[in-house]
Amino acid sequence: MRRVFESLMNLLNLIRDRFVGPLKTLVDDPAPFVDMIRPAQDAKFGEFQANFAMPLAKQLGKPPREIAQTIAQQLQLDDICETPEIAGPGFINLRLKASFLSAQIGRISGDDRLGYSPTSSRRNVVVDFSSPNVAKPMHVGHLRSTVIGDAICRTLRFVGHQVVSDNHIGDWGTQFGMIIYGYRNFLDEAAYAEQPVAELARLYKLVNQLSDYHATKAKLTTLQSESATARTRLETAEAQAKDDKAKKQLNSLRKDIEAAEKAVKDAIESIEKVESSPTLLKAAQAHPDIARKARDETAKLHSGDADNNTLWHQFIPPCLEALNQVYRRLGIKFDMTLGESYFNPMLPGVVSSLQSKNLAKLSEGATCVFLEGNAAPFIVQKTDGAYTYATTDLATIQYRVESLKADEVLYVVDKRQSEHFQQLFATACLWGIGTVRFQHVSFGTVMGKDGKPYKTRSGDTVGLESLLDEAVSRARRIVDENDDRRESPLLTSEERARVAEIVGLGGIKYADLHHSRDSDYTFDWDKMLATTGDTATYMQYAYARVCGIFRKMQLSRDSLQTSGVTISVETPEERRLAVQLLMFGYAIDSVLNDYRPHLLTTWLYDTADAFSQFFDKCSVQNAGSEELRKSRLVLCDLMARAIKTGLSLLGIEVAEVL
RNA sequence: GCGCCCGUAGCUCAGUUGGAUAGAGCAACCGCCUUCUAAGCGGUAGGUCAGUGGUUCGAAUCCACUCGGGCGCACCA
Repeated sequence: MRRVFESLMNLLNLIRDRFVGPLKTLVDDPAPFVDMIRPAQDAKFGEFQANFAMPLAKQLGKPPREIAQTIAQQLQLDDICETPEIAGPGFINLRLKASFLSAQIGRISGDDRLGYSPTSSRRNVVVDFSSPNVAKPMHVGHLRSTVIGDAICRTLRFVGHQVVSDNHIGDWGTQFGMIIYGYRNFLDEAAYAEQPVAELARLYKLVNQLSDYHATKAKLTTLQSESATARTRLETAEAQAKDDKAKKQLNSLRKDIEAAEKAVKDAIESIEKVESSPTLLKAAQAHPDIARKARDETAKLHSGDADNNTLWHQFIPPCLEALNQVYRRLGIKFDMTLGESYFNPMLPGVVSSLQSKNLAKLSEGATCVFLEGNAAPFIVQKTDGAYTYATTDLATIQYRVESLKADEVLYVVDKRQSEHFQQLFATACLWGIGTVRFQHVSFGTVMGKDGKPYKTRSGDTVGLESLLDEAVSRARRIVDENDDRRESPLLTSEERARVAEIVGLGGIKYADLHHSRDSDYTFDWDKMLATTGDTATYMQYAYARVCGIFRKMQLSRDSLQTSGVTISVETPEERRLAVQLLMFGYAIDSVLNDYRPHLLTTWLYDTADAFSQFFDKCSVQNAGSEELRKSRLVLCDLMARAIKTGLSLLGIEVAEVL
């Protein structure tokens, strides 16, 4: 019994442990076979199933059902499960005993952690996420990194790991040259005094647009001739196309044309944008070599120019404050915000160290690390002497390993940068950084309903703040509607605003987190704030319904007597809810196995779903006996804790009344 | 040209790394509020898992090829 108590944290592991002994009588290494014990695919098979008998049959040359039988006979599981059943070709099906469920629910009742005790194998994990560029407003693209990274940090901390969340902001890049140039040439002083960040963003955008204008204009005829060439090539190819191979080439040529023509169209559009505005055109003509001059400003900044550094120090604080405003609203905290600038002094040392170890060498004027299997080199210093983000990232790794003593470093970054990270990790290993575990926790692009990266109608990226405002105002409408429908509304205006914030932000975060992170995901307002289905609201609603039960019965959840109550798991709904609650530890462990928060959303949805059925079928107020009512109250309370805790690991809040 | 990823229901997505009859939400249709929040519950319908071949007791999952789509690829981060 003691054993059950200690290792219940992850119910599956508890069961797996019991198979080790019996399996050892048949094989030397039971580990791979133990892994083949899984949650059952279908409730009719019980809660767990063991799938190892079939592959083992081949290895041992015995019928699988016989092997299953042999193992089943040796199993000592009767404190947990009913007698194992052998089914189909040789599956072992396990069904949890009602007495076990009842006892375990009783044991963890009233516990916000649902019986999950902190790990004894604590790791020191640095999580690098969000990483916006300073002085460029955050947009929808930053949302995924921020939300996923935060969820991972929270879950790691919950399990008991030492976590350092680090916002590796872009505060040193080429955009600062543009801003400095803009500041010197186009500053609107009144606007800067009023809203410095907005004005800096405007300057950045302006300088960028003008640089672009000149570059595009210079490039336009080339683009046009490339487009024309592509068309000619297609026509000749079309005339000659005979076999399938040629046909395939035609297709790829057609795609080339499409791309070339789009490039021309985009170029013309961006030129038009400038030329259609007299002010912009005048500015463009007055600053013909704006791009080079902006680059010069960056170089001056990096080489220690006093004036530019003064400006930089002046720009940074309001920009950081603007970022923090967004993070505060999202409920996200960083342990440190060490931007690229922080690592600037270390960059020469990184390069010379790589050179001294014969890892980096000069190629076409740039200092590069060549890696096996990679066509492109990893450039650590450009021909003009400037360092790249590769260099910064290496310096950052060194800092995280040496100063932060990291065992593991996670990078929550767009999957399009996977080659960079593959090269970075490979270089770091060659460099001799030690036994740190690196992982690029990659994620896909946020798409619009049109299947293209999410943009506003005018083609701009969507600002993060307006996105949050939109979510909250949509949520407010729903909250208003719902509360107005009641005979006597339960919420004051201030409470409605608070609930709208919780529901709106929760909806946005949940929508993102419930997709597996690798895939691109389609941003859809109607879905994330729908009043039906698999949304944050569904869980929040389930939570509020529990609160409603206690409110109606004039009981307080805080003073609920949870110990000494016998938990009933007689009805299918009670049973399912109990099983779900006990699977919490497994869900948490699955999330951290490969940093996939969506496995937690799945568990949350299943749990809320189990509760909804329970709510429908198992009345608390009208339970047949006082004993049963107590049992159900404890289940309700535990389910509310489960939802609150689970959502909190995703950075999502709950409300007593919805 | 080289490399990586993807293709599952009308739509949006899962599918626990090779297991039993491929699942959920939305949309559609049918039912359920005098009892704890109907933002809910129950049910029906919906599939050539892009295609072909292979590996084996067993494949959406692994391998090969084909078709279709996306994304990277020396001095931007």
